[in-house]
Amino acid sequence: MGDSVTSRALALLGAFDGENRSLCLTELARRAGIPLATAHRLVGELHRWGALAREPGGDYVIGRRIWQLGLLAPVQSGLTQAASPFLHDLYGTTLATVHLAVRDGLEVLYVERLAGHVSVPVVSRVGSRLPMHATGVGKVLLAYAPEEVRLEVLQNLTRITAYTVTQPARLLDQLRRVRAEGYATTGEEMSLGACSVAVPVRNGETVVAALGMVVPDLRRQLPRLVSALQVAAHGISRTLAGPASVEWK
Amino acid sequence: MGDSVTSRALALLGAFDGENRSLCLTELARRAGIPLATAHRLVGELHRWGALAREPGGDYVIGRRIWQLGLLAPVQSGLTQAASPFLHDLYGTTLATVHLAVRDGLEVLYVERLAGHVSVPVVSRVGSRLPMHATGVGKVLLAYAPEEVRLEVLQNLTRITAYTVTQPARLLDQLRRVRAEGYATTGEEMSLGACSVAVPVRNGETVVAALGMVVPDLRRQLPRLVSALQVAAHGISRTLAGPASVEWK
DNA sequence: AATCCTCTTCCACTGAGTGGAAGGTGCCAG
DNA sequence: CTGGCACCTTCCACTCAGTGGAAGAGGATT
Repeated sequence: MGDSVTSRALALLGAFDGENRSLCLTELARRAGIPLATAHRLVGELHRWGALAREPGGDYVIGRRIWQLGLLAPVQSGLTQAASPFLHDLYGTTLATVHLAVRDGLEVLYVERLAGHVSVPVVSRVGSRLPMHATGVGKVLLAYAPEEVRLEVLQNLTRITAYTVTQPARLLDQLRRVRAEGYATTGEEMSLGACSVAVPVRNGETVVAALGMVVPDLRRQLPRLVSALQVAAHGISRTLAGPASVEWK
Repeated sequence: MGDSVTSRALALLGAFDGENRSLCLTELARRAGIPLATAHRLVGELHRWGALAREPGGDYVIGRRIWQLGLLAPVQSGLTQAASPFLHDLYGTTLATVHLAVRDGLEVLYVERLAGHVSVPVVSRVGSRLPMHATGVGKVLLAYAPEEVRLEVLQNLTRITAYTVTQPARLLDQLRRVRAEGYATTGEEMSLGACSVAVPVRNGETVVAALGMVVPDLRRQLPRLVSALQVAAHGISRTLAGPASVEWK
């Protein structure tokens, strides 16, 4: 089961990550734990189909076909499309780095991100995952997550900066406040010099995503940012619930 | 060779497309041409790995893992990231639908797209393909494509609207002009009521993409649009060639 | 020219993958 | 309530697709 043909082929694809976007055959085989000769054949098939492409140097990279498939994923097609114009508006009015994220298991998965030419040190990248307890969007998603998820996350509050909240009781208290006030904040809990605000995005009753923003400092403008975020979040919710999601012919 | 385990698994993934973003097992098996029992097992593996996800109804959709992989593809990671801020600027100054596209075989592949809330009838979608001879970005990419590609495309100029250029000689003449003047235009050749302008995006010497724009009419503002496009295209080129592409920590 | 690296091809062996058939579930119509 | 239909799941004996060690080709470095 850990080494059926299929799972091996998938393991080869899984060998790629943010730090390793292009790999040679040997490396690919090593990372996937597959004999070279076997990897050679499988990689060949993946390449022929378009799941992998070759770079000038001969190294393999993820192919366009996978990229195209990815665009069909629900995260992409539903949520992102609905959110896109609102994110732009939001960016236009605030010029801060703007984020859309969903919960994936016990982590935050960044689905969309809009940043200017220069910006605050931001760790996230579209498609990357971060711990929930140290990010604005994470706190929002955690606040509305099922009880069991919350408990499990509280078990393991790893420290990231000096300001990361690592006491379960304190985080729990913050989450209560998030539900009461409708937004979450962080102050240098993920990376120094970066604060964030975030609000939930709903589809009907359920919270399906979080919309957040990273700024160098938020004392001054907090109310303004929160209301901008909430306007955008409502807009997205309305689009999601809206008339069968606008279909592009 | 058309039915190794691997190619069957890939065929299952390939069963999804823009019109069929969620499919039930039976349908999936039928489309991939695989016996139900076999499809059941393969789909199970794909699902366990995260390549497929299940919707509330039980139907399958492309999973987040594939989406994440797609983000690692070179189209996405290099080009799109470099282009993103310039596309926003461009959209901000012109408020027209803006496109970034590359050539994939004999077609145009739309890589990025920025549209306002309301817009001209535009056919493209990110990840979709269109014929090269009837789109602005297509003409640009065709003008700089290898000779053999150009010849093959010229063989088959399918008519789409009444204005589509279908005479090889005439298109060839337009392509010459594209190379001379540095931009391409279309007038309702793909869909009525939509005109477009496009310019090449270079990485060093070679044209790697095209940047385009769709507007209802371009007589008036052509020079302004072309120069806005060229500014953006130069910006992208500079970023691409730039200091080892800005790495996000 | 010797060493080391990665890639490619080959082929005899064998167990992983196959798929028809049977059974389960849930829905709708008569 | 009952039969029919459409979809999903499980089973298991057969066999052919997949395996991977080994050997050879290409290319870079010393």
